[in-house]
Amino acid sequence: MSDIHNETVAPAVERDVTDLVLQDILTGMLPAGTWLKQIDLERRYDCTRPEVRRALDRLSQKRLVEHVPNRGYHVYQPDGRRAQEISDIRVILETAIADQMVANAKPDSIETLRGLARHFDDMTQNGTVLEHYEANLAFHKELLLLAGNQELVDLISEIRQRTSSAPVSQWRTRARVEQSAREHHLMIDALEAGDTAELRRLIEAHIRQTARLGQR
Amino acid sequence: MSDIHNETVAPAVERDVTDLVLQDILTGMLPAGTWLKQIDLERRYDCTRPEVRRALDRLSQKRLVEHVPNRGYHVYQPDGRRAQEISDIRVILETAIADQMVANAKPDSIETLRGLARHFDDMTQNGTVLEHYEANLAFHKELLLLAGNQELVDLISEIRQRTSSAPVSQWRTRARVEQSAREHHLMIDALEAGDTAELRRLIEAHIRQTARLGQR
DNA sequence: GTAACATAAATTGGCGCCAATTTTGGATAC
DNA sequence: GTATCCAAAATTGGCGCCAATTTATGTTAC
Repeated sequence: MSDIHNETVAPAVERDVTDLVLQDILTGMLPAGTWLKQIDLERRYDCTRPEVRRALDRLSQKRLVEHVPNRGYHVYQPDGRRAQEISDIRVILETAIADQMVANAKPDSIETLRGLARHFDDMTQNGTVLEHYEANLAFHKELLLLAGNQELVDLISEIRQRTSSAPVSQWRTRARVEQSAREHHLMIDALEAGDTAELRRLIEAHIRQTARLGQR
Repeated sequence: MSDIHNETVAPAVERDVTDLVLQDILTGMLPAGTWLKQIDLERRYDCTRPEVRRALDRLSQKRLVEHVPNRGYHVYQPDGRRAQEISDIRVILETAIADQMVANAKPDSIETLRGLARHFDDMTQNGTVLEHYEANLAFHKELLLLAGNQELVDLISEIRQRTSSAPVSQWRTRARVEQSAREHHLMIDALEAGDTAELRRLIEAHIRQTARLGQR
């Protein structure tokens, strides 16, 4: 059992180990297939074994890591079928609420979204992988919140994490990143114009484009 | 901290403590608001404290129980907003795949479903609360599997658990149970007839009827 | 009777420890 | 060189223990 670099990552006070490990998985610091040794994670995140165990158990419940009894945990390999199925689910959900998003899009909401889209643009130019990724999440979350179903927002946020819809695989080329950025603005345009059909089309295209590239 | 009866429930070999606690929550043995004392659960399920803790942590991650630091865990109170939102999500998902269910409904699938619907009828007459509940789940799972998206089946199964869509609240009257049974058969009829619109209507009505009664 | 306080009892939270299991490295044989 | 075996080292898994915190109970004052 080998594999990971033992860099100590300073624990942020408000984020527990689960979040830290998850972040490192999603940013590619802990690539697919990596064995996550408990004693290494203790050092990496400067925490205790019970904390590591809890984090790993939680991540295994989310099927981001796999537990192999007596051997440990490793990061799941990307699964094309899963990614595809989850994209399908996201398409279903996010297009189904397009009409509610349009109905609830007030000028201040539009303004907030524009700000977040610009922030994404900015992070594309100047940000770290993580900042970029989180800017994307922030934009999409704000968009989804328009529909007024908190459980749905949480659910989508949750299932996004289940696949390699992550920075290391999501945006392979500059062109793709820039297209995503344009699509964000186009979604806002459709919202503003009250064009539900166009919004649906954009959302679906956005998700499927990302999903296709998420396959390895 | 008080509240639960200390009956020892024989642990089934293949089900871990998480499942056992979940089962007791869903069947009403551990009602909403109940404080789940670790030492009581140890005795109840004849297991060790670490196992209890893991189970409780998992259930808290699923938001079925709430963790209050230094005080313990208690079963969440039903939340009408959550139940409603989750039903909305289920309607979106399950009606979206109606066409795929219809497309994939082969005669042997129909036959299997009829068997499961009859089994539900039988459990209505003769079964325990849990058997009845599981017969319902079995029927719906088989139906959903027709769509060919395993992640979606798993997801729906998972989100159903998040609310009081459980035996103690789902079926309050005999009439309601019997209507559910009829609806199961009608869904199969719609499948067999290839009537996607009717299937959608039935699914939506079925979910919403259940959700309405799930509120307290 | 209620409110405040102190103490004992009960419970949670987390750590250390060690048995069980796996991995690694070295020695030996071919 | 490869294959096999064995012992040492490393790691996982789970238990026991106890400090920290909360709850319950009893006493005192009003």
